[in-house]
Amino acid sequence: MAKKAAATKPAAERGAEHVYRMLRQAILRLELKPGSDLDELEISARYEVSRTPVREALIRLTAEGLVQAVRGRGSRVAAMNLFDLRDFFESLDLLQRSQTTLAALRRTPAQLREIEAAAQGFEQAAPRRDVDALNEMNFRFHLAISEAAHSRHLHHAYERALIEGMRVGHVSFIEHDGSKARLQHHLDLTIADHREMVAFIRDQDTESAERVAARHVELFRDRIVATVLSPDATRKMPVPG
Amino acid sequence: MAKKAAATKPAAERGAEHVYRMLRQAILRLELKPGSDLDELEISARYEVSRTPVREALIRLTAEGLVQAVRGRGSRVAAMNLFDLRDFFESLDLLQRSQTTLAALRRTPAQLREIEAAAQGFEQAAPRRDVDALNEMNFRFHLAISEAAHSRHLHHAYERALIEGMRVGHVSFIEHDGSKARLQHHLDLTIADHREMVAFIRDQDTESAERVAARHVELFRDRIVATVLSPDATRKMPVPG
DNA sequence: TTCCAAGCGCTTGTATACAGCTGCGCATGT
DNA sequence: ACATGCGCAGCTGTATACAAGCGCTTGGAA
Repeated sequence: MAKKAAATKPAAERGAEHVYRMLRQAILRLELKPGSDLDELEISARYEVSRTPVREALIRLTAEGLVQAVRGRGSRVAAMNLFDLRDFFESLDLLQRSQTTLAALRRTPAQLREIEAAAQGFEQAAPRRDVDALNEMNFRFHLAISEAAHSRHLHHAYERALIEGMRVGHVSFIEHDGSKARLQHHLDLTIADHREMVAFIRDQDTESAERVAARHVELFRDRIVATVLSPDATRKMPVPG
Repeated sequence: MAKKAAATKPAAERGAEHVYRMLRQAILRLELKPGSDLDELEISARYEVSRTPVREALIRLTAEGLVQAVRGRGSRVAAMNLFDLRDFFESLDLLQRSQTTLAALRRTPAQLREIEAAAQGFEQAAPRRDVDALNEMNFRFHLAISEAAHSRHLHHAYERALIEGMRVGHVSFIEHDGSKARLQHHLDLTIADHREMVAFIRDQDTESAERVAARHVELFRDRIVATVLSPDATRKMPVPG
């Protein structure tokens, strides 16, 4: 007998795990803004569970760095300040180069297929220009590469960097929203990089894989710099006087 | 008025935080053996708290990789298998070289003093041959260096690697227990490395700092290899027949 | 003898009640 | 007018009660 109807959800979709996933997604999509307060009661009401699973989710998110807890005064979404950007890109560069290189060295045929599938997923999401889907697929692509590197410690660190990268990436995607042409250009460059990575990982060309991995981080960095430091709209406004 | 006597402990020494620290310490010292079960009730009885703070501690430790949770069947101390050793040293090498180099580049005078103090602490613990203290001081030394690198993401990854290193290191220290001469030799080499690191970080000699950092990992690796693969005691036993 | 299954007990997962802390505001006194 | 302290409200931190899942054991049948 297959679970009594849809009365009770599949267990993984219920309780602490569910709250954790929903909160995490909301944080990564910037629906919950960096620095905003997280009220346990409010969250437990929203997801129709008690405070216990909510607390478990918050503790996990805190340990992962997405949430900051203040003793006796609850939790808030981890802030995103500009000072962290430098070391974010620094870490991403080191880890992405390492993991992509190791993936080229050690990937199994099955892992190569996973990587190719993730790359496909990204390319299929591109025409829709769905920001959330693109971020998610990009994340999966690089995570698939990282898994092929067979380095659990670096994998974990890289995963954290990629997660933070989703928040950073969101900012630029949102900004790009107005200029479809420039967004499309970036997507084209990104897809080209991804294809090269897949090819070099397939051919086990470690040096070329590392080179593209590094260039790919630069592409990301350039996009952020262009977005954050782009001439703002007020520049064209005439001022009185 | 200063807190009503010692009736109530200093808040940080009580509840979830306390349980977390005690469990963590016990795991790192291998007092709780890798793979052993962690019964929530038993732990709550031992530290005289309810299950709630125990669960919080376990969730945090799980997120940090020191504990593994099986859905519906509780938690156990994370296993230490030989397959993880390769990627452990791989990660440690990459991260230690990175962080030590960056520390040489960016350390402030105050951070240099912290590093020197930690190095001193290690040297003072050496004559006592106190395994736990040595592990702890070694951890603090490298963590102080990492903080001086001003790279929060890499710092977190390196901290995880160092924590795992404490467990790995314990194995070799315990094994060395019988042979004081060899332990002393290793301590001498370790202290020499530490002194060089401090000097190069002080002089902001990044290349030399990286070189010593790499050599220091090799020293550690050699010690583990020598311990784990050392000719075992049964080799000398006569067999019947 | 072996395999299956239902019941039982132990452990985890969740809800809820309660206690304690924190920060704010108001009142009171200087 | 400003400082200080008391009280209150709201939240977090902890304890406890309750529900549900899993494995083990025991009984029965092939």
